[in-house]
Amino acid sequence: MNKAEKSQETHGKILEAARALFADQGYEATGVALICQEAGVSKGAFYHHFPSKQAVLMAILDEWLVALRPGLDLWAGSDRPVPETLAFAADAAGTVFEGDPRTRRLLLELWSLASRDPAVAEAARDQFRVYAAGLTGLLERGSREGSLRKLDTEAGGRVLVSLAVGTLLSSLLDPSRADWSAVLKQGVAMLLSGIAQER
Amino acid sequence: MNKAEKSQETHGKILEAARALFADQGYEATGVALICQEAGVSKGAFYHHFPSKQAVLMAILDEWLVALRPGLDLWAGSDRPVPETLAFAADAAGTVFEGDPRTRRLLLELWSLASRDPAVAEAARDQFRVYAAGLTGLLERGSREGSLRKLDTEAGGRVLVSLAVGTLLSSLLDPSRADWSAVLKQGVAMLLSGIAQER
DNA sequence: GTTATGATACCGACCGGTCGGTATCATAGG
DNA sequence: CCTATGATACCGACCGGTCGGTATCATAAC
Repeated sequence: MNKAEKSQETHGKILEAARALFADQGYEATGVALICQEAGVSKGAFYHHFPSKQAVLMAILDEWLVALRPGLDLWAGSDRPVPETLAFAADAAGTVFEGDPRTRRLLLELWSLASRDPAVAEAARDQFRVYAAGLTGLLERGSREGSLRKLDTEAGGRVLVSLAVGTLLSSLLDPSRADWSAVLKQGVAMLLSGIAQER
Repeated sequence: MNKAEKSQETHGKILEAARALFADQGYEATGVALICQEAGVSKGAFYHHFPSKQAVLMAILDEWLVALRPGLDLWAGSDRPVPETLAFAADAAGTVFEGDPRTRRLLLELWSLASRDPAVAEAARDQFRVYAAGLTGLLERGSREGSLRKLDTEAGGRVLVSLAVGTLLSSLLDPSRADWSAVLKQGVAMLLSGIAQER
């Protein structure tokens, strides 16, 4: 094996181990020593490849951000009627709640870190904005095409993102209480049709 | 000063110092030693009054939960039309976004802790349920009185809470980007009237 | 009224352990 | 030979929590 290849493999092993451990125990609770042990790598190697523990976290975040785009394009680029697309997106997002809760917990811890650390905040913000922008675009299309009322699409995008992350948060704090993926779907449905009785 | 009074004052000073420091630096980042120093109290006194650092956090939470009820009764007990009450509640909740961001950050860290620690989770869950139950009750009244359509009021309460906490989360991660209190108001308004164009 | 007694409140040095990070050296690939 | 890579020993700071001891005060016996 080439020396460069070996190096890259070490790099990857660290990332992989960190991903698993962060998800399992959280970022703060996971020590660098444990990451090294799990990756089968020395501490020296760790600090050769990453300047700090936080740098590893940021690298993982970047991967997420990249991995996130295609799934987003799926419904942002859809040409079905917007209300239908929104319902579909809510459905797709709902599957997150059936996935690994460890990832969701890490996400939550990440947001908590972000509220104190500007560097992490920037990364987290990017994710939010990507989603909000995608949804705003969708709302604009609906507004143009007449399938949606005239509305503040900027705010609308943010409302949708907030609803989604709020539901995610709720699902973490009260996992057994309700079917949160259904709650999200309900929320979008209510948002579409309105809950007030017309007079 | 009485001995009992003195004791209670010490108790209070610890709580007060912890509140401020937790808000400032976060729970994990705040050491017991610092709390004691800021409270002008010895470490012995600290552990005389509280069995652990976490116990202090829980005490603070309990205070919040108690302080929260009256504000909730304000709109839960209102006899105005439900849509109007909801809009009012959104307005009232919006003031949170203009308040001290440190408290909101602590709230976020708390939720993060809750997702890993069952004891903290229980306390956080209680707060969520209080709100969700209050809103569900409100939706039921609206449904009964005819100001709202027939809807799943349980899910509706959760949707509203999720929207609120999601907006709060967004406001922490992207403070300068938007007027988040307006976003929340918009969200409730959209929920009431619906965003889909009727055919 | 005074003193003995026991409980409560409090003090602060100290503990074992963990942390992220660094300095130093070995070695193998180029 | 020499540099990229990685292994090991180690650092100082800090952590939550403990513990032996003391000061203070309410109560009750005398």
